[in-house]
Amino acid sequence: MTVRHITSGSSAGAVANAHRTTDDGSSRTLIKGRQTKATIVDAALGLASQIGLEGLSIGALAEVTGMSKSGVFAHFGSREELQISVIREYHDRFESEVFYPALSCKRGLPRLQSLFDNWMQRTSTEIDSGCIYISGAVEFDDRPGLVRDALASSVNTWQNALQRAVAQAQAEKHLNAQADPLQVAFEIHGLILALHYEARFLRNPGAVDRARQGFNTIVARNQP
Amino acid sequence: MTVRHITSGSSAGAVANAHRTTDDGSSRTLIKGRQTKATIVDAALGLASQIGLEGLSIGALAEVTGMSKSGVFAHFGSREELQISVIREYHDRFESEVFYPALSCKRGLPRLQSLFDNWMQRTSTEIDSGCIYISGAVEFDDRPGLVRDALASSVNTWQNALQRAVAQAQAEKHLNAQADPLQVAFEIHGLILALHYEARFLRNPGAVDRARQGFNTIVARNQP
DNA sequence: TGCAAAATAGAACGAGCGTTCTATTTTTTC
DNA sequence: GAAAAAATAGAACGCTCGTTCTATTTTGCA
Repeated sequence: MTVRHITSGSSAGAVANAHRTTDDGSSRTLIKGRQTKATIVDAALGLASQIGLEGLSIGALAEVTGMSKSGVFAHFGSREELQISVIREYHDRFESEVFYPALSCKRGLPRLQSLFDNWMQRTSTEIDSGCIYISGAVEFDDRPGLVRDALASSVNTWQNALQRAVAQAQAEKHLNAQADPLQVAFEIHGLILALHYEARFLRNPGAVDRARQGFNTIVARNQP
Repeated sequence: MTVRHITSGSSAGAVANAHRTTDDGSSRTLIKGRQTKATIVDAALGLASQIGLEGLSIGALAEVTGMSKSGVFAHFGSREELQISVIREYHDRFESEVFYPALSCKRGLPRLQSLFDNWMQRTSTEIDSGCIYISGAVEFDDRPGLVRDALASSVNTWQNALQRAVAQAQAEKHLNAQADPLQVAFEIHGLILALHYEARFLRNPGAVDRARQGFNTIVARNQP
């Protein structure tokens, strides 16, 4: 069986884009533009992580990258499209830092444990930089549109992967078959959110240990 | 023993305010201004709940209340002071909806259960309106200043109250004495955060039930 | 090397922001 | 009811924002 991508794979096409932006998909065209765009998106992700997707401004981005506002703008055609590009980039990095490495662990509890460890590792880093899955949820929970859709889609993809890992741990008889994977995933999600909240906002040390202990308790309770 | 206020009681004085704003504290002065200010703060809390403390704009507030921008502004002297007023108002409401009612329940597990029930009740309402303790944490986790301080202070006050309730439940031998109140409070906080995230942002029904079940599990696990 | 296409710069726009200043109206006090 | 104090309005400010338009430079390909 080939490696299954956690993305739903439907990122292509989407909506016809009236505004003519720099080439985005087809790979046989000019490369300079793509390089620059990647640089911009990288800087934008750094900025958005700290001050949020809504705080992201094209002017600040131009200053950081040493370009003109219109030069930056032309790569996206709208601020909305810039934000969506940032979300896609974050999705890819999350995938390659949290999801893929866990695939090398044995299906079942080992893989679930690895997913959690990687997620914790990433969240620990984000105590300094911020997490746009968390800040974005707050910024767009009441604002319909393409940005919200992209964000929710990415989060859902990851949640499904996590729930699948729990179910697999049950199938491998590493976890009690009576447990509800949705409930377990919900509680794990809560631990990560509490960690982010208490460590990043309240600056409480020890939050990392508490999240870890919470996970251990969940696993222990659902032992077969 | 008199009722102990959950606030640390140090809200008075604070910082000398150079700008002359509408009278705030001394109660023997004009009343019209205070009424209007209360109306504005009420509207501001409604607005901030939906679009966040940072999204709060004096122009929008003036439109909602039917006043002029400068008329609204004069009551606070700065946008920052307006945001702090909103936080204070939220603190008071949270206190009177979640904390005080629970005091009528017996000390120990009944009171802890009541605190959680009231908190859940409030959070369920906030699935529609939003919670500024959650959105504010994301908006100000990297932005030092008086607003962040006021927010963190309020949240800490509430967390302390929750931890105290857990400790009391242990003292009353309703919960295992070995449990760490900080750990229990952390996990409960995670449940509320996950509820808010999944219900408000992802629009997942059933999140309320999962938070409840999570709480029941925590209580059951820590039975003496 | 030359030419078309793409990338970038620069200036300008209209709008909204918080804030300030100066009247004017309303409210309280004597 | 008059005087003082407070509340409110209205216009204007400097700033930043996303976006548009028009040149100009850079790039990739024949």
